[in-house]
Amino acid sequence: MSISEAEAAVMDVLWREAPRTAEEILAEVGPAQNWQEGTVKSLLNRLLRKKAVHAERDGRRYLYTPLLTREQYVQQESKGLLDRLFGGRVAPLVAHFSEQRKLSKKDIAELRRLLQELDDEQH
Amino acid sequence: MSISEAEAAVMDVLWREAPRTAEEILAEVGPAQNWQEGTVKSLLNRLLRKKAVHAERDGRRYLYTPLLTREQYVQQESKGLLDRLFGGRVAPLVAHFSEQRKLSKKDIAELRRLLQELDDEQH
DNA sequence: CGTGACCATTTACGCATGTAAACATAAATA
DNA sequence: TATTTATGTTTACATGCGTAAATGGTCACG
Repeated sequence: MSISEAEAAVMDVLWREAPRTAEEILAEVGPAQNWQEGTVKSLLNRLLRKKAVHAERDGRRYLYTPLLTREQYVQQESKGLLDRLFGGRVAPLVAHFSEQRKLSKKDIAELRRLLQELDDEQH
Repeated sequence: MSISEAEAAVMDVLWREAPRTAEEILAEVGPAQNWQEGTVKSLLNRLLRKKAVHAERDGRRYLYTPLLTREQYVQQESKGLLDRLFGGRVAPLVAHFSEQRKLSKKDIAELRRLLQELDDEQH
């Protein structure tokens, strides 16, 4: 079971901080996405059904906590894209962005540092 | 207007070689995806409506040619993911795969070469 | 000329999604 | 206690997708 993009926007709020009430979630995601209450409630219910979040009663309301971690989600999504578009290999993906001139100075510096680290681990 | 995953599978055939007839496309994509004729025809029609392919009559049949290029598609898809999950920056994405130990020797070598190239362009 | 073969176009159908209204329920308050 | 308020649950509805069957048109052949 995978979660949709709208559902992921709700998860994002919970990944930043949890547990949260529906109201808090709405306050944080509503304006940006132009969603109203009902929309967020529906999304929360679908996430519950998919077991991506857990709800714990707290008086009249519920506190929602993520079960699916951001790491898991990012993993699924990016592996999916990588496999579909780049034969599962990372280098071609980076090459793609490079050709597209989408590598910032900062990206390049960080990549260099990353490779250095990998080198260091090596020995 | 974005094309779906099934539609992209059809495009893939056309990106490899074009123009092609529906029959040829079916022959190439059918077995792998377990699709029959009707399925491919429908997908082709949706691609036509989305102006992702062009069809040119050739006697009784049509020859299909891609209008949307693979580059454009890859661009959209990967930019989407990058923005949604990594704040639009490439380095965090690579770091993610690195943590996940999803960087092969070959990847690392290629990345190194790539950075080298960028260096060379620099001066 | 009628009929079948060959393609393409149209229609269908169940399921997910985005979006939300309607409904239910329980607590708070008049 | 009757009513309002707060919150969650159910239902809705249009659109897109995956998958394909039904229909339609046109050329070839009997």
